Amino acid sequence: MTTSESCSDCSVRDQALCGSLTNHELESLNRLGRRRHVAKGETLAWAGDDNLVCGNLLSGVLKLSSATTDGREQIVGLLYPADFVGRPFADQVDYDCTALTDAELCVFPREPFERALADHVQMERLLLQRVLAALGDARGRIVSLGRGSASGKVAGFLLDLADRAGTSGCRAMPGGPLTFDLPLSRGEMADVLGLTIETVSRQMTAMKTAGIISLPGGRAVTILDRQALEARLD
Amino acid sequence: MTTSESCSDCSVRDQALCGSLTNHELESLNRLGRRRHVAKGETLAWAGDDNLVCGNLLSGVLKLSSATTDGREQIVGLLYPADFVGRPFADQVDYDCTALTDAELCVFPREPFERALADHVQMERLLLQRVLAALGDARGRIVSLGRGSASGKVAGFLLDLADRAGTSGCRAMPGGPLTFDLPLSRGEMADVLGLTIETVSRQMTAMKTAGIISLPGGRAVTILDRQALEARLD
DNA sequence: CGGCGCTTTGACTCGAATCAATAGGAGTGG
DNA sequence: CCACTCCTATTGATTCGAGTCAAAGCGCCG
Repeated sequence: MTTSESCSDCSVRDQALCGSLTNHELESLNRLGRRRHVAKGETLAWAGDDNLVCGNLLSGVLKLSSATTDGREQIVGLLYPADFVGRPFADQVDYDCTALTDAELCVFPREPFERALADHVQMERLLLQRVLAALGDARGRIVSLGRGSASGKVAGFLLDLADRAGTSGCRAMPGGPLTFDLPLSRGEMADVLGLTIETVSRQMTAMKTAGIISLPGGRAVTILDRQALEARLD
Repeated sequence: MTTSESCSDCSVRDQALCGSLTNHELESLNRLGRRRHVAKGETLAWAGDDNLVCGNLLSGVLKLSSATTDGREQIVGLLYPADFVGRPFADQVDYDCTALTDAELCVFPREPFERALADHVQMERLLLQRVLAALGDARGRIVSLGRGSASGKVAGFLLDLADRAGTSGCRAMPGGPLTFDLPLSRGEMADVLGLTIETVSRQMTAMKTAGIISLPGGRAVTILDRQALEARLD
C-alpha cells in the first residue's frame, strides 16, 4: 500500500470535496494527504483525543459513537464513501470513529487542511454543504429516536439503507424486491436506533414472518414489500 | 418598528456572523436585511415551504420541529440569540420554525445572502463553524434521546438550560442555587425530550420532592443541588 | 469435533404511555 | 370582588411495549 497513489484513480474523485479542485490544486492537496486503510473494528480516533486529522472516506462504512456510562454506546452517525470525516476547527475529537467494515480513507493533517480550505473557497463551500447535509441527517435521526416505536425505527432504518443501496447497487424493478447487505451487526443496529439487540432481532423476524422482508442468510436483507415497510413507520 | 435600524445598535453585533465584517461590508449587508419581530407562538416558516430567508436571531427563543403522523411533534433544535436561522443552499424549508417567546430577527433574502457569503470568506467560515456547532448539538441530543431514562433526559435538559442561563444571567455563587425561566411549556419540553407531558411533569415534581430543584412559580426553576442533578444523568 | 460469537426465542419485569380526573392560574366580564 | 372560562399542570390508576434475564440455536474457524 503506497502513499503515492494519485487522485486520478480515486474512486470518489467527483463526489468528494476534492471534486471542486482543478488538477493543479489537487496536486498540492495530494501532497498533504495520504491513503489509509483501516480494518473492520479498528477505531480511527477516540472521543477526547487530540483532533489531528480529517479526510474523505473512499470505501467502507464508519460509525461515530459515544460511550454511555452504562457500558453501551449510542451511534450518532454513519459515514459512507465520499463522506467527509472529522471536524475541522475543533481541538478535540468529539465522537469515537470506528470502521464497521474494512475501509479506506484519504486523510489530511487537520491544520494544513484548514489552511488549504481558506485557499480554496470552492472547497470550503462544498464542505459547508456537506456539514449542512450531516446536520439534516442528524436531525432526521432525532425525529426517529424521539417518536418512533421499535418497529418504526427498524423499518425506517431499513428504508434508509435500501435507498442508499438502491443508488449504487441495482434494483431489478422499481417497487420490486431489493437485496443488500447490512454493514452492521444486530448490536450495532440497536446502538443506532436506541434499542436493544433482542428488540431489533424480534422486529426483524416479525417483518420476515409478515412477508415484508426476507433474510437470505449472512447479513443480507431482501425487501419484498416496500409499501408495507413504509406503512410501519407510524 | 422601523426597518432602518443600523447594525451598530445590534444586541448581538459581536457574537453573530456579522461580527466578522468591517463596517463598510456591514453597511452593504445591512441594505439587504431587515428587522423582523415575531410574536410568541408565531411560525416563521413551515417545513416544505419555499426556502426564502435566513438570518440571525437577535432576541428570544425559536424551536425547529417536525410534525409526526400521530399529531405530535418532535423538536429537533432550539435557537438562542446570535444563532443563525435557516438553511442556505436548500430549496425547501426542512423544519417548522416557531417562536417560543416573542423574538426579534435580522433576516436576509436567501439568494442575495448566499452571494454575500461568497464575497465575504470570513463570514462563510464563521457560518461553517456555527453549522458544525449545530451538528454537535444535534448529536448530543441523539445521545440523550437514544439512551437516557426519563429522569436523565429531564436532568440533562435542565442542566443545558442552566449553563445557558448561567453565562448570560448571573449566579450568586458557583455551585450555589441558580434560578431561571423555562422558555418552554411542559408540552414543549416533552417534545424536545421525546416524552409525554405527564412524564415530564412527574420527573419535575420528583426532583422538587427530592430537594434538587424548586419551582417558585410561573415557569421559573431554581437549581438547588447541581451535583444531584448531574448524578441523575445516568 | 468443540468452542466462540452472534442471533434468535421465551418468560418475566419494569418504566413510560395512556386514560381520566383534578387542581392551579391568568384573563374576562358581570 | 367574585364567578366563570380556558389553558396548563399535576396527580392517580391502569395498560402496554420494550428491557432484562436466561436459554437455546446457528455459523464459523481452529
